[in-house]
Amino acid sequence: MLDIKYIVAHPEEVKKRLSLRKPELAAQIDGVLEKYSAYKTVLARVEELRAKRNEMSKSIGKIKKEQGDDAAKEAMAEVGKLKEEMAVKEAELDPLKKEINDLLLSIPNLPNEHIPVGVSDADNPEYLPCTTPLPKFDFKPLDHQAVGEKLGILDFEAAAALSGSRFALFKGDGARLERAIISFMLDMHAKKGYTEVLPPVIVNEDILIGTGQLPKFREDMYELVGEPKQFLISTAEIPLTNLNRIRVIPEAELPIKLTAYSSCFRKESGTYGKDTRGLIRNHQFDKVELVMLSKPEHSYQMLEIMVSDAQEILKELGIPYHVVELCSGDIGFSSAKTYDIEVWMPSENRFREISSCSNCLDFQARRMGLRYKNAQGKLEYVHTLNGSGLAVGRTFAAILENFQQADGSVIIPPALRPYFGKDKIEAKK
RNA sequence: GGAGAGGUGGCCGAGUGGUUUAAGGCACUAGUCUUGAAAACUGGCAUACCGCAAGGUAUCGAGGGUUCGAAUCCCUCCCUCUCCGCCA
Repeated sequence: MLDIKYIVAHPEEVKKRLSLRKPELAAQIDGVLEKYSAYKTVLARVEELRAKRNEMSKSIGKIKKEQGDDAAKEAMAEVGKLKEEMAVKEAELDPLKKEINDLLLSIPNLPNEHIPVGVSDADNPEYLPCTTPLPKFDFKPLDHQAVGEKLGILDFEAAAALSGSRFALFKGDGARLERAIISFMLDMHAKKGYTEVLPPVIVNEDILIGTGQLPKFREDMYELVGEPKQFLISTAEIPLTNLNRIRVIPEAELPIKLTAYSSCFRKESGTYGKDTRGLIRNHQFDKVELVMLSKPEHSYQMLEIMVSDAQEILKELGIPYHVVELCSGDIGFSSAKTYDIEVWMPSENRFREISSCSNCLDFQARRMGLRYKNAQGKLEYVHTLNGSGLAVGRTFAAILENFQQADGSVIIPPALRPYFGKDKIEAKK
C-alpha cells in the first residue's frame, strides 16, 4: 500500500501518477485525505484524554498509599467523568482508522515515472526483440491441444469429467514432460543463486493482504470452507514474498533470491470464453516462480536481472520469445514496473505471455511489515520483486507447438533431454 | 482430536493490580583509558503514531472484558513444546 505520509505530502503527484493507470483512481486519494484529517482531529482529543486519565490514575495510587483509600475518592470520581467522553471519542477512532486502512489497501501502487503511458496491452512497447528464428513449417502447424491429444499426452475430456472445464490432465510422456520442465527450471535458477522453496499452497487471509490479492481480488481466489479463512494460492509469489514477513532482515542477507515450483489456483472469473482451449488459461496450473527482496536502491537493477534469468530458460530451450514493457494502464495492482516475456505460438501466429516480472517497490513490504536495518541503523522497507520463471503449462504448450513435426511427433529441446530421458515424443502409429 | 506446559524488547530472562520510563544480563554502539587491542569504567540502545516543539499515545502472542489504573485478573482465539490418538 501507499505511504499515507507520502500521500499527505504530495497529493497532486500521487493523483497524477495513479490516473496514468486509470483516471478515476485520483478521486480515491481525496477520500483518503479527508478521512485522515478527521482521524487526526479525533486522535488528538483521545490522546489528550488518555494522558489526563493516566496522570490521575498515577496520583490515585500515590494518594491511596500515603493517605488511605478514602482520600482518593474525589479523584476517582473525576476520572469517572473523563471516561464518558473517552468512550465516545474512542468509539469514533477505530472505524475511521479502519476506513482509511481499507481505502489504502484498495489503492494500487504508483507506476514508475518512466514507464510508457497507455491504457491496455495494445500500448505495450517491445523492450527486447525476438532473436531466435521463428520455426518454419512445410505443413499447417496444429495448436498444442491438438498436438498433445494426438500424442495421447494431454486429455482434456478426462480432466473435464473429473473437474469441469479449464482443467488439464497430463498423461504418460505428457506428465513426464511437465515434471521435466519443472526440474529443469528449478535447477537453472538454483545455479543463479536462488534458494529453492517448496511452500504450502494453502495460506491465511493476512498473507494475501500482504501481496495484494486481498481485499480487492477476492473473487479470483479459491476460498476454503470454514474457519480460519484460508485460500489456495494463485501464485507461489504469495508464500515466497511473505516468507520473511514481520521480521527485520539483517542487511547482509539482502538481496534474498527465492524460487519455488507450485500448483497455482485461479477462478478466472471474468474470463469466460477467453483462451478456452488447451493449457493457456486453466483453474489449476504449474508455475515456477522467482521472488527477490532487495534494498531500495538496487531494486530496478534486480528487475533487469530477474527478467534476464527468466529469459535464460527460453534461450536454453530454443523457444522464440520477445520482451515487452507494460504500459501504465496494463501493470498489475502491486507493481510499479513490469516486463512481460512472450513466447511464439505458431498456431496463433503471435506471441503469448509466459512470464511477468514486476518491481513492487515497498508496496507489498509495507503491507506485511517487511523491513531491514539500513547502514544508518534505521529501519526501512525492502523492495519486493516477483516474476514467473516460467509458467510451466505455457512452456509445455510452446514446446509442442514450436517443435512439432509433420508426422505428429515432437522434438524435445536438448536442454530438457537429461530430465525427460528421450529426445522426442513419438507419434502414435 | 485429547491432556499438560509455555508465548515478555535483536537474544536470554525477572516481573500475579499502583508511587518516572518492563529489573537484570548478553549482543550492539559511542566515549574514557591504551602505542594498538583486550579488559575495566561511563553513557547510549524497541517500534509505530500524533505534535513546529516540549511532549504525548499505543504496543508484553491476537482480540475482547473487569478496573480510577492491567504484562499481571476474567473470556475467546492463535502459535510453540511434551505426551496420547489418528494418519502418508
